[in-house]
Amino acid sequence: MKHKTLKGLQDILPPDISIWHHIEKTAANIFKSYGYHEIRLPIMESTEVFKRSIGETSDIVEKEMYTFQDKGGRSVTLRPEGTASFVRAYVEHHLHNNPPPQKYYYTGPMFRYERPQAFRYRQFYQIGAEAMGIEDPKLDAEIISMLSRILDSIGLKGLNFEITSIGCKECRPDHKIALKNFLGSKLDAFCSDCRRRYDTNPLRILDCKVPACIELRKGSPPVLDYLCKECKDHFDSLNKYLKLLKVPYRVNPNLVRGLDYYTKTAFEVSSENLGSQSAVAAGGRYDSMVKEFGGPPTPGIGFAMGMERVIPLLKDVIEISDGPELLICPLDNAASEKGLHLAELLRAKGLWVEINHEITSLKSQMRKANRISAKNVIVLGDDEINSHKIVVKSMIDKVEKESKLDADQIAAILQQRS
RNA sequence: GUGAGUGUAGCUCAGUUGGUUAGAGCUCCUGACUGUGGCUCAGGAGGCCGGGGGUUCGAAUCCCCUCACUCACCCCA
Repeated sequence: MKHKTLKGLQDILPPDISIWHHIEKTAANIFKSYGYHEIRLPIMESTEVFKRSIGETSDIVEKEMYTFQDKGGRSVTLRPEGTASFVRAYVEHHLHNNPPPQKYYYTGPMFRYERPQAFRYRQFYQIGAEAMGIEDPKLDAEIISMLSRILDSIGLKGLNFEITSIGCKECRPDHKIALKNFLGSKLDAFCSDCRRRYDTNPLRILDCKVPACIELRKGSPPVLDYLCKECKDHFDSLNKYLKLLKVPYRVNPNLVRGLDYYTKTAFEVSSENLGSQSAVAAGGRYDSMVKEFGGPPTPGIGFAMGMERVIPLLKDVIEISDGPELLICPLDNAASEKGLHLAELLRAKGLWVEINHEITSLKSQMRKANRISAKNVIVLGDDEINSHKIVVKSMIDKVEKESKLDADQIAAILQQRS
C-alpha cells in the first residue's frame, strides 16, 4: 500500500460516523438548554499562546506539541487543547463586555505528538465548554452537572465523577513545600518515575500506581488541609451544591491536573473500561488566566471531553443500523428511467430513496435490499408501468400494499410505515 | 523517549519437523430459483505471506536487518 494515514491519525468512516453525530447532536441540545453558544477557533495558534498558559515545563509543551515555522518564520503550533485558544479569543474579541456568565462550547481536533495507544491518538477530538465571569461555586456545580447530563444522555453509565480543589496562587505553594518536605526524606525508596516527578511535578507522586509508592506516600499532607479560607469556602460550597443537584461524585484529593493554569476546582470523569487511559472528560477552574493573557481579571471554568474515549464505551450500548426507506428495483431500461424520475420526486420530499441502476435478476435485487437494510422495496417492470400500479413491500414484515405509480401516494405509505 | 507483542485475501484467522499451484469462515459477484429477500448448494473474484537480504535443491515457515501496527510505561481528554 502506497499511502497510509500518519501514525496516530485515523479516518472516521461510516457507520462509526453516526455515533459521532449522535454525541454531537445530544451535546449541542444540552449546551443550548444551559445557554452555551458554539464558537469555532483555528486549529493553529502562535506557539506562545500554549507555552504561556499550559506551562513551559509541562509535558505537553516540552515534548508533545506539533510546532513548526510557517513561511514567514513565525513559530506556530497545532493546538494541543482548547482552553488556551479560547482564552486568547475571549481576550482578543473583548467578550468580557457581554453580561456574565458568558458561556461557550467548541468541538474539533487537537494534536499531541505522543506514542499512540489504545484510546490515545495524535489527532484527537474534544468537545469542550467554558463559562466566564462568575466566581461563585454555583457555576462550578452547574457546569459539572451539565457534563454529567451530557454523558448520561448520550448513553454512558457507570462513570466515576471525582472532584478536588488544587488551591490558588496563595495556598498551593504552601502545600507543595509541605509535600516535598514529607517525601524528600524517603525519596530514595520511591520508583524512578517518582524520583523524577519530585522535581518536575511532585503532585503526580500522589497519583503513582506502584504499590511501594502508594505505601510510602501514606500520611502525606493532604491538599485540602492547606487550602486558604477563600479556596476552602469555595470547595465546601461546591460540595453542598453538587449534593443539592444530586450529581453522583466523590472527593479525590489526589486528582492531578497536567496543565498549569488551573485553580481551585478540578474535576475528572473516568471509566474502568478504557485500559490505562481512564479519563473520559476533565476540567477545572482557571481564575487568573484571562488576566495573564492581558484581559481584565476574569474567572473562568471549563471542561473537555475526549471523543475517542467516549465512543468505544458507547459502541457496546448504541445500536447502529441505518438503511434507506425505499429501494426501487427496475427490471428493464424503460422501468429504470421511470424509476430514476420517481426516486427524484420522493427525495424531493426528504425521503432516503435508492435505486438499482444496474439491471440484474430480481432475486439479486432483493438480496441487495436486505444487504443495505432497505425498509421497503418496489419492483418496476412492464406490468407496473402499463397498469400504473405498484406494490410497496415492507422488507421488515413482508406486508405488501398496493399503490398508484405516484410519488405522493408512495410517500404517504412510506411515511406511515416509518 | 523506554519495554513487550504481532504482521498471511476487504475482515477474522489456519498453515505440521522447511516440500508441488498458500487455505478456511465471513463479505462481495453470478447461478440453481426466467417477477419477489434472509436459508441451502454450486461456481467466481479477491494474495509481492509487511519490505529487503541471507541459509537451502526448495522459505509464509529458519537467521539478520528494516518498516508498520498493537499494547504497556510515561503523559493525558
